[in-house]
Amino acid sequence: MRMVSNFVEELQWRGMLHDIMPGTEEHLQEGMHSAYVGIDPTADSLHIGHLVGVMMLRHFQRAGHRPIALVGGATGMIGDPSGKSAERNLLDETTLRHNQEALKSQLARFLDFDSNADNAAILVNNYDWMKSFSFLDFIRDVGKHITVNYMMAKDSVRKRLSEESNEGMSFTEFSYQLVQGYDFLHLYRSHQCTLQMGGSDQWGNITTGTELIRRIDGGKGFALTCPLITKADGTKFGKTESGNVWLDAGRTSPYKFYQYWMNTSDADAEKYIKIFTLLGRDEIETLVAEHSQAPHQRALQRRLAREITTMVHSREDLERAELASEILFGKATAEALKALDQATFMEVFEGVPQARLSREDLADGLDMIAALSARTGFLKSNGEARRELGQNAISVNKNKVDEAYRITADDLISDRFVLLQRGKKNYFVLMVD
RNA sequence: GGGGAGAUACUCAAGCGGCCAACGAGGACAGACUGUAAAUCUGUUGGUUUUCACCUUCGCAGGUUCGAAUCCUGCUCUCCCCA
Repeated sequence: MRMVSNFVEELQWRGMLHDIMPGTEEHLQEGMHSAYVGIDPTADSLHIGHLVGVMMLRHFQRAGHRPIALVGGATGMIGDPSGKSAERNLLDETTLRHNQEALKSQLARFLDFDSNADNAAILVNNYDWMKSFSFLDFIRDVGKHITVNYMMAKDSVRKRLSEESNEGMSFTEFSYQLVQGYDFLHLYRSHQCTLQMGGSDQWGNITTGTELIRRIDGGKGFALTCPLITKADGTKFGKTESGNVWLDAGRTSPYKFYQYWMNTSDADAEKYIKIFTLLGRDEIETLVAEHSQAPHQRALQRRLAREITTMVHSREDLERAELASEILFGKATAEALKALDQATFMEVFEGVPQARLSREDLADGLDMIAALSARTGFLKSNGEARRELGQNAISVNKNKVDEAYRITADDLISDRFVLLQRGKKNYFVLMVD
């Protein structure tokens, strides 16, 4: 069987290749193989930090191979010491199963689980084969083959044992790499899985797996890692002030999701569009050229945000997010705002802090100090309200106002809302009951 | 156990009897500029107040004084040096 495309080459030009075990590329050229990526089921949704691994699996499947998503039910109960400075919280089984189901439905947007193709994706959970593994069996059948010296040499372990770490490391955490390593061996046996992929911080854990395969079964496992995703400004990828950027619409609204990508810096956008979209090389090069001609158009960011939002959510969600963005950041005027119906308005301003007013409050016109502070709590004090008004920072329904302005029933959008704004980005909604 | 230094607003850090809601720097917020960016410039950064003024705040509790972040007493905590 001829491979559709060269997987390794694909990852390489996309900047998704960090480290690769010698011989991996040749091995994959031989024909269809299986590879897996581990995902911690710590929540019932993926966040965008998981996306790199998922995209690796996706490319793998597109290249004609079989991707395996491994839900780390067992390993999630232990906690990977890599990059962690302290022990992890443990999960109970009910939560674990719930999370697994949720993750699978999200993964299905990226991977083909259902088709009859012989490279259909598979989802496995290492809890299923680890739960009945007795401690004695484990240390006899697995632990026997790996020396503590070997385990101690791993970066993840060394760091925790070094001077800087005052946390100490439990035996549980220490065993983590063995459990993860055994996963690889298990999949090697049960699914002929010969490759494990992951972030570059996983290299140590992955090689423990290949080592087990070599020592116990005399087989050959391969390893491939991608660079950890960084941001040009040094802040953590996938985080906002309000926490992780989740794929689940209930946790991170499609609008916020879209905005996260839209706000990436120029340098990062070029990197991300290669990693997180399936756009081809030529198309990306054209986009990059376009972007450098007219960076203010943000063509890269826009395309990036569109592609990912559509992939993760839907075309309709994307359209709503774009509409919302247009209203919030575009040239939208009071007229455009007032044209919104109630449902759309709520959608656009979902998550924006709000206060309720009664209709009587507006009867004689509500003065700005009351609207900003005393009656609503938008600003901390009347003094602050005065200052901001004096600085020309306050808008009502997108129009700058001064202290003399009074809000009346005429300002209501779809007879219900008034949009207050401090500066460009701080919104507050008044709801009239 | 002995000796010394210190505790000031989000952070660092001045002030050492009235001119102190408290210098300055960072941060944060806003305005101009801009690409929903970066840089830059400007303003704001305890509360009530148009202003004046008043109230609360300089580790905690008392005291001296017309008046205290500043002086005194006690307490709590931190750091350093010597045992």
